[in-house]
Amino acid sequence: MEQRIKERLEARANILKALAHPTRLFIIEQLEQNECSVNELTAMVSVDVSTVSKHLSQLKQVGLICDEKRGNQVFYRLAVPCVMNFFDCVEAVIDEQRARYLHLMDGGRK
Amino acid sequence: MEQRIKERLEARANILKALAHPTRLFIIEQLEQNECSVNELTAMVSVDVSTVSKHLSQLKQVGLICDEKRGNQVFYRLAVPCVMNFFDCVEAVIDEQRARYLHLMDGGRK
DNA sequence: TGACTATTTGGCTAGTATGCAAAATAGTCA
DNA sequence: TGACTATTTTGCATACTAGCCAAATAGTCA
Repeated sequence: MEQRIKERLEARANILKALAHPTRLFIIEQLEQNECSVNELTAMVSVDVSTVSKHLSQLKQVGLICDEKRGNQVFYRLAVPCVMNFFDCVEAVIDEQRARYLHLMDGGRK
Repeated sequence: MEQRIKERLEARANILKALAHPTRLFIIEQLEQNECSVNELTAMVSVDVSTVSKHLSQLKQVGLICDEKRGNQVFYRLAVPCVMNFFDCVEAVIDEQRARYLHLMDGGRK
């Protein structure tokens, strides 16, 4: 595999890796609605605030979200508007999986 | 976070995790062009055939690709047609990153 | 059957990711 | 300044991933 191709694929993989965690997906979905502080997000997920902070810095590092400090709080918001369109196809895969599963359950009859 | 939501996000995360590796992205791009045997794919990437086989089984496991045995070879192809549209938005994030980087290089002048 | 090719699986190591708790940092407000 | 709140960083334990090699499995063909 050529170096140039490899670098392009690594860049993509880094973004996908940042998205590939339930808590981080949840954060992205919340930020789609409103900007949120770390505290607000922590209240919604059941993990430690330090863990949430780390998830946020991962998302920020790949450029999916950005932050702004106001007072002693830090507010995060999406840096890229289209992130969620992006999931239509993920959902298509999930629907396929479900279909395959039901097919199996059904003994392949239908 | 509710159980139902959690399960949905885990399903998504699993698919993203399967995609989040340069070699697996490369495989997906190849299969977009043609179906390929394990050997053919191995010739294109510089990792052991056993590693390629494992990457393929990960992609298969989440339903992104499917396989068909013909003779003593196994041919893999995409199970879901839209996988690559899906990257327009990943590319948008990468472009943003590049813009931000150039901006920094430029001392924020432009 | 035996030799061969193609693929998958198991075992191992090294590197990476997750998450908590504690400590450090930054800001507010009396 | 001191007490307080919000956030990030560090240290650490645990668990997962990627990759190689060797072994197992499956198919072809003489």
